[in-house]
Amino acid sequence: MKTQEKAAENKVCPLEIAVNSISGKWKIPIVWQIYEGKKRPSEFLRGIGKVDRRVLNQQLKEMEQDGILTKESFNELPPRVEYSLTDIGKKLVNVLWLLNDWGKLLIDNEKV
Amino acid sequence: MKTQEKAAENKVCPLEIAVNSISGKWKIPIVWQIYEGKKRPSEFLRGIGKVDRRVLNQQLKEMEQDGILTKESFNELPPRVEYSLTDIGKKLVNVLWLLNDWGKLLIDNEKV
DNA sequence: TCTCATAGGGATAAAAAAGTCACTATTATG
DNA sequence: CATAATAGTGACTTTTTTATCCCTATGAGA
Repeated sequence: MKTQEKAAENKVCPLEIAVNSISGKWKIPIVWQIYEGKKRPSEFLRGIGKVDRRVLNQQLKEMEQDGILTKESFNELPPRVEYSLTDIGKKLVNVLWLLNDWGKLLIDNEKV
Repeated sequence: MKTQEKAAENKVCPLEIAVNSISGKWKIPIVWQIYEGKKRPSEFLRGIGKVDRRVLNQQLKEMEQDGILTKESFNELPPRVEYSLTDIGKKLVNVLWLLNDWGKLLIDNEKV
């Protein structure tokens, strides 16, 4: 579901908006991939494990609608499309590093 | 799904672990509630919108298994149960504040 | 001509998550 | 005696999310 839609339903909680916007199954892998720079859909397909085009497109579309990614379509043949992080997307990544650090704590904790 | 299970499937990515552990529909509301201190299930039910006991229990259980919450059961009648944040849970909350700030940016951005 | 690469989507199936309802058990209170 | 409050779960339905399959279209190269 699109983040704005969820925002409209409930009262708007920024944290829920944030979490929803990164909750899709392939969104974190997408972020890892795109952090290096622009990426074409086919590159995502090769870079991420067994994602299906269809599903990848859905997640990319949501992230685009949420303002995390930008999509550029070039009128070429074969067609070319490139995604990149928006400014807000880049700021998100900074927070994700911290969340990643916390995830490490969680993992270490489970080993005990 | 329990976080450890997901961790077992894929390669272990701390960030995915982290995001999964907060992705349940009622987990963020649970965090808001419990941040004030210990909370009984009935208090969550009253404090959070229309959650069902059943679903609330599921989410609490997952968060407990993930090491975010601790559960104490008192052998009383009527029965008393209290949840509280673990140390790791408290550290999570610190990161969530930042994610909350980012969520605000996202919301402001959508208004434009 | 056939195949591959490119990007995309409709129709549908499968899986996962969330929600509903009914029941357990005990004590205090009206 | 009936009702409310406490915590919990089995069986089931609904909703949401992911996945699968097959189609569109175009140009390059074997």
